[in-house]
Amino acid sequence: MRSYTIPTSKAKLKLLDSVELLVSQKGFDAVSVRDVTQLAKANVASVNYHFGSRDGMMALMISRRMSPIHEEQLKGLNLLEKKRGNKSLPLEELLSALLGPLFMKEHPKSGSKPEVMRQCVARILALSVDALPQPLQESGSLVWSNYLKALGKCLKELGREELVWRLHMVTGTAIQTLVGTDPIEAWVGKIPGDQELESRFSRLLRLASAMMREGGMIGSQIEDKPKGPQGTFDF
Amino acid sequence: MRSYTIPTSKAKLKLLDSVELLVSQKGFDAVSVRDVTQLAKANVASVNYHFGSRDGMMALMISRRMSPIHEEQLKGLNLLEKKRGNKSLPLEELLSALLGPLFMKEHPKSGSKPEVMRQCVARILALSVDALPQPLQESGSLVWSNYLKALGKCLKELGREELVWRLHMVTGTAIQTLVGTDPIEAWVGKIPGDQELESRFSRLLRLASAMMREGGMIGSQIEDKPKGPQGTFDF
DNA sequence: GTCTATAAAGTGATAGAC
DNA sequence: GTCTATCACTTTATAGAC
Repeated sequence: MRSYTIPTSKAKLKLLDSVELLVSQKGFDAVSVRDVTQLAKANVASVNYHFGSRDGMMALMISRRMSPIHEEQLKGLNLLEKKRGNKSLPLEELLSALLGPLFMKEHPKSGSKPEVMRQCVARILALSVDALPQPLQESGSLVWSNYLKALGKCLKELGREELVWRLHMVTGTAIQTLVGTDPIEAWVGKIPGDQELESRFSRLLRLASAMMREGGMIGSQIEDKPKGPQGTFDF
Repeated sequence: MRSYTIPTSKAKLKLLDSVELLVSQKGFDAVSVRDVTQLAKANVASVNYHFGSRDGMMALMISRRMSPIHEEQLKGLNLLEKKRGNKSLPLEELLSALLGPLFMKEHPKSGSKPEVMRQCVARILALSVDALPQPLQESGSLVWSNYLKALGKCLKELGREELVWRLHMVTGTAIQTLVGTDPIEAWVGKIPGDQELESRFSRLLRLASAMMREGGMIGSQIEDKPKGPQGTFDF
């Protein structure tokens, strides 16, 4: 595993933590340089001085949050393969190695709170590959190909297309787990266990496993087809 | 079922279709009034003339797309309950009634293409309740409470908290289905069946059912806990 | 490295002619 | 209803003093 050692200045860190907090709350497009510098109590020029541009700042924020996750995901898979040899790995352990790193509680070079990190990771997972910094595009590609290969071995009855789709769906459940139920609290009320990270992660593992394993096969669908609205609507 | 009859002008329609297309591509925050009027070949003032403000335009666009869906979801549930009486309804039929309307192919008062509609619905589903227009907040609340009640009857072993979470996760898989695999195409290559709507919807039903039904119970989790990165990272 | 001032372009909204 | 011109403000980025 690589380990970086280039130090990062306190001012840079504070800017990155600030932009991460704001992005976690409002999304990438709704955060301005001025929002960030104001929160970080820095001057407006500091962003361009330290990162070159707004985009440079965003890219660095995304990278520092996501690249340790990719590293952990790859390391975890390697560990499993060394331990178990070339045999088919248990589905639950594969999913745990893939999804666990998304819920990191600490990050050596960041002062962001865990819940801010999670919201931010959720927003990053929802981005298109093209929107990611180049190095992340490459490590992400490795993560997908390696896990697809490993999952293919333990779910032999699924074709590659179905496998990709199911993993895509698992990503969707991971995002919802990271985001939590706050966005729908007005509809469903306060959910007691919402904050407890362990139960949220174990639920994600349960549901993701069920989806990957018990998702049925192509051809087993219901007869009912999606129906459009019957009436006439206006607004 | 209510049926609206107030006519909407051609110019308004074109603006709504334009903003929907742009939002589906770039997200709500990245679309400006000028982007919209340029695409619609209208003048900049038309948005404020027709909708009062940018927010008014967004709210109307969201409402015209989402309110027929909510109506269909409620109507579908009522139909099931009338057909089956007060008994517990089959899970697959419930999920079909809930998720089917998200995949409407046509809309009487919109020229948007189905794939644009789907991308837009996905973005709306990812919004927080507070960001929705007031009428949608109310109809959405009805959808959630009614389906939670019906699902609770056919999945009696699950508590309300677990039920809410699983439905929240199902929303995540629905979003991913609506979005499709384009955002990760650079990682997984072109997925052949991606465009065929029927197979996508039936897959969603299969996986959502598996998740709701076979998601295991609290306490059945794996021992492995999420691990943070071990090394030191920098950037 | 920090900070102010300012440039250059873009933003939502409005007044008023047609 | 349409359209131009314009206002007041915000945006990113940069130049240059300290």
